[in-house]
Amino acid sequence: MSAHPPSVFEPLLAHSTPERRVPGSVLLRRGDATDTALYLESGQVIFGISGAAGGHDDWLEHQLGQMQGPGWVDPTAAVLGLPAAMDAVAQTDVVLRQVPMADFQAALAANRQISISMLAGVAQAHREQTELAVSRLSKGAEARCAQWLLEHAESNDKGACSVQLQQRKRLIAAQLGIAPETLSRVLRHLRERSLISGSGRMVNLVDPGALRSLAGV
Amino acid sequence: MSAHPPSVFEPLLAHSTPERRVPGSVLLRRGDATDTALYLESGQVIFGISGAAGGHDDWLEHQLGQMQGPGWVDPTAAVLGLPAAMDAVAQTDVVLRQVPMADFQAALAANRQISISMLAGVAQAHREQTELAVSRLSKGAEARCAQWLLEHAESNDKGACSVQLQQRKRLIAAQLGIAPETLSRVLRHLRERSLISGSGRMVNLVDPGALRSLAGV
DNA sequence: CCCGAAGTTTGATCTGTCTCAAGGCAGCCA
DNA sequence: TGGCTGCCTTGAGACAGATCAAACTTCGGG
Repeated sequence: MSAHPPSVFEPLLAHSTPERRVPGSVLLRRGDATDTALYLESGQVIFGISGAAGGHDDWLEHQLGQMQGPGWVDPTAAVLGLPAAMDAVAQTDVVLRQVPMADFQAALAANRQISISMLAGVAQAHREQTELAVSRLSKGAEARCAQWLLEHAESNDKGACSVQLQQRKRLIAAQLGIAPETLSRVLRHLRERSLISGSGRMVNLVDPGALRSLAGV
Repeated sequence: MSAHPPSVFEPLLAHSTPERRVPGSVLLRRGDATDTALYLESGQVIFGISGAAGGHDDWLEHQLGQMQGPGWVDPTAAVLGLPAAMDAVAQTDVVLRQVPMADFQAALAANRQISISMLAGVAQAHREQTELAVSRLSKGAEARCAQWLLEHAESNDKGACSVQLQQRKRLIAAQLGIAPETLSRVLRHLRERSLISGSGRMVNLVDPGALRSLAGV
């Protein structure tokens, strides 16, 4: 998340021990008291809110963001001393470190580089969340889906774009803030209109231009 | 927004001239290039996105947040050097100041107090936006409306709670992320169930307990 | 005191998305 | 190879909220 080399935070992290977690682990639950600042050294975690049952599910009903290590997990909680704002779930293997709040706050006050890096990180996260909110408010499911495809497409040798779905569709749907069934239907519809093709976990973007205008870039 | 006395930023603001704007003025439009950092000295501004027509309307279709001076307007834009993330509209008389980006960035890098205050401000804004997103995702119109009433209620001498609606209902609806008609219907429904009473711009909270449980506090 | 413009309420209808319930498909372990 | 177990897809139906159109308030100005 932060564009800085991780070295800025190294002194702060030196005292902590790395902890490993497997995909699906719940790192944070909305409302949890914050007594340590959580640093994600590597791996990917997704944020969101889980369904009514606070069960130990490994996926979130609505996704509100995601991050890639290295970076701080929910820095607003650590900076403001508030409880966790959202649930956080590991999506890959992750390794994280916990820094006592006192150390964290002290470092923030003492070290200019640290506070500036944190500022950049939080600003970036805030910006991403805003973009997400805007896109959910102003676009329908189809538009968001088209946008997702464009953002995840990789150009082939022949100039043909395509996406390899690496996650369960259920997760992609959560990312888009729609029900899995709706995602299915949207993809079918796009396929019927020949904007995309392919089956299984492979999607070819037949008509990127049309997708782009659909997404309302 | 920032909990600090405005004095921390005074040296930065000293060179700028205060500008006044009347309610309804558009301060920022999503996508605007950021060439100055915008500081709100006093007054209230609301953030959101306007309808498809980028017209010069004085209200926003969907509200994404609000702030009260003093504080920075859309600090992520200034910190990251990105275009404005949302529209911003003055809701009251406001006075604001513009600081050249170069000065702003320099101050950020040079002055520890400033970067820490900015961090707190951005974190706070991020947190508020998260709360908003969570509440919109997990609650229906009625629940959000009940919550709004509770948050804006003032206890009377007799222990009776009531709200004096000071804004146009249209604006309240936008704040709740619903259509004005829906707000009307929700209020009627609550009145029919005797959870609230009163007419015109006055609303009495007859049964705060029921409202609270409705809001799913 | 009446008029007109803007805000609000109401009813009818529409639409997009979720939910529920089957069915189809794919991978995996015996 | 055969079944088992999840995932994915499909269809039918339900529902919240948006939209449209019209009647109804409110309120300031002549």
